[in-house]
Amino acid sequence: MGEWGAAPDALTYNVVIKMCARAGRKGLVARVLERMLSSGLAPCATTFHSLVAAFVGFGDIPTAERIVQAMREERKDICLLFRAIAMECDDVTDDEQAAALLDDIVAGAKPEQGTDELPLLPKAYPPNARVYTTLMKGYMNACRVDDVVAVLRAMRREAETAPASRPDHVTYTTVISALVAAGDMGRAHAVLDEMAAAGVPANRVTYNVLLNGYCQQLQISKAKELFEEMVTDAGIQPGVVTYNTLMDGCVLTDDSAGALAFFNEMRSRGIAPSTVSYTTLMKAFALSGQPKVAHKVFEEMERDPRVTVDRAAWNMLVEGYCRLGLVETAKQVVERMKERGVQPDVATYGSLAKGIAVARKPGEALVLWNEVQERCLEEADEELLGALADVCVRAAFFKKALEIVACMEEKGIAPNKTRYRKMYIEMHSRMFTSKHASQARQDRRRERKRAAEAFKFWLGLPNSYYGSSEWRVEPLLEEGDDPS
DNA sequence: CTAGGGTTAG
Repeated sequence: MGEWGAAPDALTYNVVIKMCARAGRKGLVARVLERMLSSGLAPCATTFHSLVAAFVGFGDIPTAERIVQAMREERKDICLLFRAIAMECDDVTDDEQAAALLDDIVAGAKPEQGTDELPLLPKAYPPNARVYTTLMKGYMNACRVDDVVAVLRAMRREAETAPASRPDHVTYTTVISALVAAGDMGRAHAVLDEMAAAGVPANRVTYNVLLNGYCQQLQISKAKELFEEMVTDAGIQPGVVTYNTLMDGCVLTDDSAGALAFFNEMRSRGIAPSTVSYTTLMKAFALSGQPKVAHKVFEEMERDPRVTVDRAAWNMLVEGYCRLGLVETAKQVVERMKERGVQPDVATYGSLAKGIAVARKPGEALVLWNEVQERCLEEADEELLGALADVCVRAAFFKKALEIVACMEEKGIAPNKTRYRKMYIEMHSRMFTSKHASQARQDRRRERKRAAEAFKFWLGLPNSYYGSSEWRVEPLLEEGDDPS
């Protein structure tokens, strides 16, 4: 920076902390403060907030807690702590160049061996509500609801002597989010009352979080009640997120008409629909078996200059057609999507897999499985792999089925063996000996039988279960060969 | 992505 005659200030370092955090460089984050102090700069409150946020972002709650605790003790020798943290961290980076750049920015903070005394802070930095709320977020991400609530209680207590610790509207909203995520709407709503009692006004986001909770719990009437209370009693204007949330709540209760009503109400209030609004409305029609209406929404979305059609919108279009087993139309959509430079992802392939299952086109599953292996095997999830495996088992493509379930098990996803056992046994009743078959066909059958035996072994069905009877699986296939 | 704790969709 010196090259341009601009000296870094505290804000610069705060940004550097964030950069290191985003690059996943734990150890480097821990060295920034030392570098900052040795260059004679005083950190600000946000510096420490950024440091705590960085470790919360890494999911390293114990370290975040250590920092907050040191702040509470008003320690000025906090560099000692950060050096210890830096020693514990082994930075691994894929991108050497980016790593070098960051190292260069934080340069001078390299572990200088046999070192001198560490710089002290010019003053203490006791934690404020932001710092505590960031720590709360860490607990929330780790599903530690009780700890989230405990921090709120501790903050209220501490605020009696340290006003900066007083929980504000964001703190309370975070607590409500954690309770909502845990499905505890009773306690979540009680926190809204607690806010009012504490004289901390709830805002639109607070209400959005609660509305979302009721919607997720399928308590749409409760959501509508709260919405009314929000607008009429609290005088808070709903926003686009509010409406998107309510629309999704309708979708979750199979009420596509309700979703459309909210969409129109939003527009009549002069609130511009967002990409999410359009996608959610598409979802309403896609899930209620009206892919053509969903497509109309998609086209309207394309015409609206305020929004951009994104992958989620394309995926919803694909999903609508796939639900009805209209695989050909769905594939055309995917082609157009690719032409527009939007690459399919696990969601796209998941929908296609489901569509293939509905349409009973097992041959398509093999093509799809190949594409998934090429393009997104890493991200493939239970829904996608499960649907593909189902299709293959149902079609007696045991070799492919084994490949897919092996892939699932590698990812730690448990395939539904119970269902496959049921399917297998049910199919066996349809497998008969075929007496008139060519040599080539008999050879192929032997091949398939081996695959079936392997699959049976994987299922844990006894080998003697069906004795040594010859049986055939051809009737389950298109005329011809086993593509697997 | 936009410095800075909280919300919606494959």
